[in-house]
Parts: sequence; structure tokens; C-alpha cells
Amino acid sequence: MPAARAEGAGKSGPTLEQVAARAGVGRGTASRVINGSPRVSERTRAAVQAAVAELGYVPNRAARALAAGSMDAIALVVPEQENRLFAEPYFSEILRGVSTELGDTDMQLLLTLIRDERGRERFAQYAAAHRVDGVLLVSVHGDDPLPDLLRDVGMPAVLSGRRSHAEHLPYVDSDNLLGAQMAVEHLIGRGRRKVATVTGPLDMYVARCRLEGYHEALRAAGRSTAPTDEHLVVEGDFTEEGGRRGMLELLRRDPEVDAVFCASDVMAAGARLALRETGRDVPEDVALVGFDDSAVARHMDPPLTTVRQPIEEMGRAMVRMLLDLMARAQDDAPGRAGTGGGNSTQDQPRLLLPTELIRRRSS
Amino acid sequence: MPAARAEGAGKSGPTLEQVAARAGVGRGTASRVINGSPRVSERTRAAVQAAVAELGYVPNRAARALAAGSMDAIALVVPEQENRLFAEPYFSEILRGVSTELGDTDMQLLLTLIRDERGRERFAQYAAAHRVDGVLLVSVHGDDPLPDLLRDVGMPAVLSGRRSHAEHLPYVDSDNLLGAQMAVEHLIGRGRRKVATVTGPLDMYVARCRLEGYHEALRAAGRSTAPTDEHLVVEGDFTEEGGRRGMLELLRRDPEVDAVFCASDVMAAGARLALRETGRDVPEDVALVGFDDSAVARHMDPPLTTVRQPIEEMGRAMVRMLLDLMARAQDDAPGRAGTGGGNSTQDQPRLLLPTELIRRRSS
DNA sequence: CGCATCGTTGGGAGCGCTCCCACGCTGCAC
DNA sequence: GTGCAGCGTGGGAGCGCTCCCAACGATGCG
Repeated sequence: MPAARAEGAGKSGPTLEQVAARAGVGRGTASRVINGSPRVSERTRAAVQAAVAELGYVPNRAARALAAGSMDAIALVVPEQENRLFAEPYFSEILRGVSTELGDTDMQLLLTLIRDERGRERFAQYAAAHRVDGVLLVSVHGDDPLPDLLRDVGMPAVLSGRRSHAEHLPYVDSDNLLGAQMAVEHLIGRGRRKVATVTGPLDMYVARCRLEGYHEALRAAGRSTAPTDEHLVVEGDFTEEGGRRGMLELLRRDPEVDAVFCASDVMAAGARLALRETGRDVPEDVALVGFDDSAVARHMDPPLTTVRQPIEEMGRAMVRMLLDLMARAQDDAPGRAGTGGGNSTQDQPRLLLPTELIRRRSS
Repeated sequence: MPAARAEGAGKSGPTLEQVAARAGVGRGTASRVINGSPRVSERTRAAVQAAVAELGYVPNRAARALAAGSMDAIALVVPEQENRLFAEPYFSEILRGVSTELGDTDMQLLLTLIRDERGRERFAQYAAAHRVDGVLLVSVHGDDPLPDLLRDVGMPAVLSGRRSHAEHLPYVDSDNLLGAQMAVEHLIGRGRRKVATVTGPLDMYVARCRLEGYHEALRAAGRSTAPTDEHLVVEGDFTEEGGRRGMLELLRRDPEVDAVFCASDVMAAGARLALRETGRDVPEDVALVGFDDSAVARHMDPPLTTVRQPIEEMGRAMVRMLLDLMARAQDDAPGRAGTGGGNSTQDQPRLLLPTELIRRRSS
């Protein structure tokens, strides 16, 4: 047992070279073992692995990235628009899912909050220069140029949530329509006669989906969806105050409303406020259902029936999808132009995860 | 205006070499301009900057890191213990602060969730190999070996929150003691006679601080803090159910309790539940104050009086502190052993940010 | 028995950058 | 006029790694 220990005392750990030397093999061979190449004899592999363990070798990412041309890192990009989605459990759960799924890889997670135009541009440039291998885009607005920009420079990217029905980029989304439909069907099933809704801002696709789910449920129940009944639909903005105002407006239009589906829990909280102000009980006078199953829902009085999305799973799925895209990009690059496979830009991966109704006392 | 554009078509952007060539200077000079070295003539600087702009040059981080030995990246480490602190606004606000402050640097933010022992070890090794330049540790437990390990390998690190009164590592914390004291003084000021408290888990320093603030306020008001009054102190665990049980226990010990300071909003929500179960009104029968000013507080019925910490500012301060430490480490390394400065390990930077009482209807 | 083949292996050639040494050149003192 | 700082500057030498090609011994075949 040679007394090899005094090397690389202060700083950075041992190098591949040192590992190779200790294992009595060449640099190339050591590299092969570490990267799991099959073309190595069992004996050699064992020797190198022993050396790695003894020296506590950790590959230098920078060197690896430089030599291999890939960064072993993906960016999670969060546009910090009014930090709405940010404080919600949404973000942290996505993060947890992403991180969990990434834990098995030795891919790095780079977190990028985009605050303004300047930040966006900076990131765009950064991505264009291929400083990351892939990008996860959380809650992009429909008019954000970033997604298409990324596609143009050939940077693999996955969206959380579609921007429109015809989303042409890879995405993972939850089934907002069906979720909303279930919520409203639940309300109808409880015998409610006048089921109204406070929608999200209708320039957001997610809001339109939930509204459509509302309509779908009414239609399925054989109830009119005629324009004359549109007075039971009010557009909100996903804020508490918006929910409150929406509820007040509904009550003004029709005091006999006995159920409201709010397109977000926060708006439901606002609606709850309005109901209290006007002396109505929940759920006796008006049943309330939200969407998101955020903390607010559990803590409302009464606890709010709501629709849960599998957010953590969405994060995980996004990562899986992105890694897949990255591998595909990797394979496509070297030569093989028109193989039999035919991965046209048309078959972008997409995934719709199921939503679930959480019944609580508000309905 | 030469028609130079067809270079580096598909992949990665232009290199320093290309920039230098275009500017008609050497590689070294171009590097100097880009890194803002003062030893460059004005003319040359302008020429290089023009070339950079024309080519859309973005330095290759990997190469820079490899050559310079620094990674231009810091890690934000979040131990994902029961994801408690994670869902709270705490985490997202810290993140916002960190990200904002980092926006001015071109430092990268690496997010690392540590889920288990294995993850911890992995990160420790990672850090030991100097794969990042600094570490931000969020909500470490007192028995976590990571902080000291980082110090041992000379990795700059800043904690959010002390682990004990004698924290010997750089930290940023909020004034929990004074915050709690203000809360309880407020309760006393409102004429409450029997002010109780549900603490956090007392093996956490933050919980002990808040408890001490409670005692301090009582003492300042000339009220007994004798052991006989300890029946007004119940240990909770920062969970809703813990708060509920704590409140029930308090009520059992003394049904005439008329005010409770809960060491977290979530526990206050639990306490609120218990009060409702036992038919007590808030604030008429029992006044309630929480801590954190989380979303729950605003949405409780009635809205919860609570203590706000400047969390985003804490994030920013942590980054500033860490960058400072990193610069210092940078300077210390080259030669200059015992300069006049005398930066012994004793004067670790530390910062205590003020807390603020947010008055709402629950008190 | 010689030659092609295959499974392994060693190590050179960079990846793009920073560091640093050496090289003009100018300006000034001698 | 010679000497010598000092400023800008160019470019070599790596940083630690992966990629790849040549080389090697052990086989298998004609």
C-alpha cells in the first residue's frame, strides 16, 4: 500500500491522469471506464474503479464540457412575471419533480429567473451559444419569443403547459379541460341548479381550457350553453381581488347563483370573501370549487373542494422528455441525415397528465 | 463592411480567437478587454468591443472555468427535509432575492436539492472538488455536517439562519427574537392577560429564539416567567396538526387563555382549527399571532396578525456576503500570508435583518 | 505457418480560455 | 547617445478531459 496521499494537497482533487497512473493504465482507458464504455476488460475496469475510490476522484465538469462540447447541464427558466405562479406550490413542486428526476443523472440544474427584457435577451444569447444542453420553460406566455428562438438555434426545450391548442413545441401539460369538467359535473351532481364560473384571463390558454371544461360539463348534463346563459361566466385574472369582484358581479347578475367554479384557488378565496360580505354561507347557499389544490384551499373556511394537478409528476415528465430530446439531438447530429426513422418535426413529444378532484367541505 | 457571417454556422458561437482576429489584435489582448483589464489602450478596447458585438460573441464558460480554475457558479443547497420550508413562500422568496442579486454578476445559480444521505455525500464530494465557487445553504439543521465540511475544504459558504447562538460560519438571519417579542408585546398591549405560545421544535435554534422573544416580552411587561407559568408554553413542530394539538393542550391546561403566539403561521392555522372546534372566536375569545407572513396568514379567517421577515432581502444579503467571501478567498490564496489586515477566522461576516409586525384582524 | 481480424489499450490532438512571459516601443534620466 | 523603466501587446503553455487513431497481442482462417 504505497503512501500516496500528499498530491493535490490544497485545491482541486485528483485528475484522470493520476487515476490512470495509479491504476497502471492509460488516460484513455481510465476515461473509458469512468464513462462506462463496454470496450474495457473486466480486470482493467476493476483496477480503475479501485483507483477512483482510493483517490476520491471526481471528474472535472469544466474540462469534460470543454472537451466533449456538451455542458451536462439543463436550465430551468422561470419568467418572473408578477411572481404569481412563483409563490404557489406550483413552482416548488415542479422544482422538486425536476430535481428528483435529475438526481439519477449527473446533469446539473441551472436555475434562471428572467426578470425583464434584458434578462430574456441575455438568456437567449446564452442558450444560442449552447451553454446548456437543454431548457425547461415554466409558464411561458403565449407571446414569449423565447421558445421559438430556442427551437431555431436547435436547443432542446420542453414547456410546462401549452401556449395554445396548436402548440408545436414539446410540452407537458395537465388535463385542465377534464379537470374543470369534473369540477362542474361534481357541482351539478350535488344538485346545484345555477352553476357559474369565474375564469382566468382568457388570453391564457390554460384559462380557456378550464372554461371549455365548464361548458363541456353543462353540455353533457343537457344544460344550455347558449349565449343567453353566458351571464354566468365572468372573466377573472387569477388574483384574489379578481375572484372577489367576479363573484360580486355574478351575484349582481343573478342573485340565485348556487355554485361557482373558480379557475384557481386564489380566486376562490376571493369569491369566498365576496360571499361572506354578502352574507352567504358556503356551501349552504353557494357551493365553491377551485383549481390547483394550493395551500389556500386547505386553509380556507370551509376547506375548498378543488382540482389537483400532478405537478411534481409534471416536473419529472418534463425532465424525461427533455433528456430524450437531447439524446435524439445527439444522435441526429453525426451524419445520418435521412434514416428510415423519419423524425420529422411533426412528432414532437407531448404529454397530458390527468387531474383529480379533491372533495372538501365547500361543495 | 465585410460580409463575414458564414462562420460557425450550426453549433456553438464564435471563439475568442475569432474575435481577436476580427479586431486585428492578439488573443491575449482580446481576453484582457473582455475581462475588463485596465492595461489596454482605448483604441484597442473599442476595436475588440466592436468585434464582440458584430460576432455576437459569448465566452465559453467551460473553457474559462477550466483555464481559470474557477467555475463562475454558486450552488444553492436545499436539504429537502419534509419539504416543509420548501412550499412556504420562504424558499421562493430567498430564491428571488438570490437570483436578483446574482443578475448583476455573470455568476451561475446551481440549484441542488439534497434528498438523502447519498445526495448529501454526493454534493459534499462535488464541493470538495471545487466544482462551484461558493455555496448558499438554506435551512440547515444543527446536526448537518455539510457546513463544517465545506469550511474544511475551504469552500466559501453562507447559511440562511444560524444553527446556534454560537454560529461560527457566516450567516444571514432575521431577528427572530425581536420579532417574537414584538408579537407578544402587541398581544399584551391589546390587553390580553394570559398570553400563551406554541413553539417550534426546540432543537431548532430559530424556535428557541422565538420562544426567548416570548419570554422577553413577558419579562419586559413585568409578568412572571417563573416555571409555574411554563404551563402556557407548549412545544409544537411547525406543522398544522402540531399547532392544533398545541392549542388543544393549552386550552386543557388553562381554559382562560386569551392570546396565543404561534411560532409559525401554519401552526397558527392549526390553532385556529382547534379554537373553532372548541367554539371559540378569534379574536374575541382568543387573539392569535403567527410568524412568517405566509400566504396562509392572509387567507385565514380572520386574517392573521403575523411577523414578517425580509426574506428576499435575506437572499440578496446572502449572495453579497458570499461574493465577498469568495473575493476574499481569491485574494488570500496568492502568497500574501500575514498581511496587515489580519482576517482571522474570527471575524466571519454575519447579518441580522429586522422583522416587522403585520397587524391583521386576528388580534 | 503466415496473414487478416478483433478486442483492448495508450496516448496525441485539441476543446476555448486565462495566465504569464517576453517583446517592441516610447519617454525620460543620465 | 545610451540605458532603463513601463506600457501595450502577442502568443506559448497549459487547465483536465474526450475523441480518435494507431498499435498491440491473441485469435482465427486460408
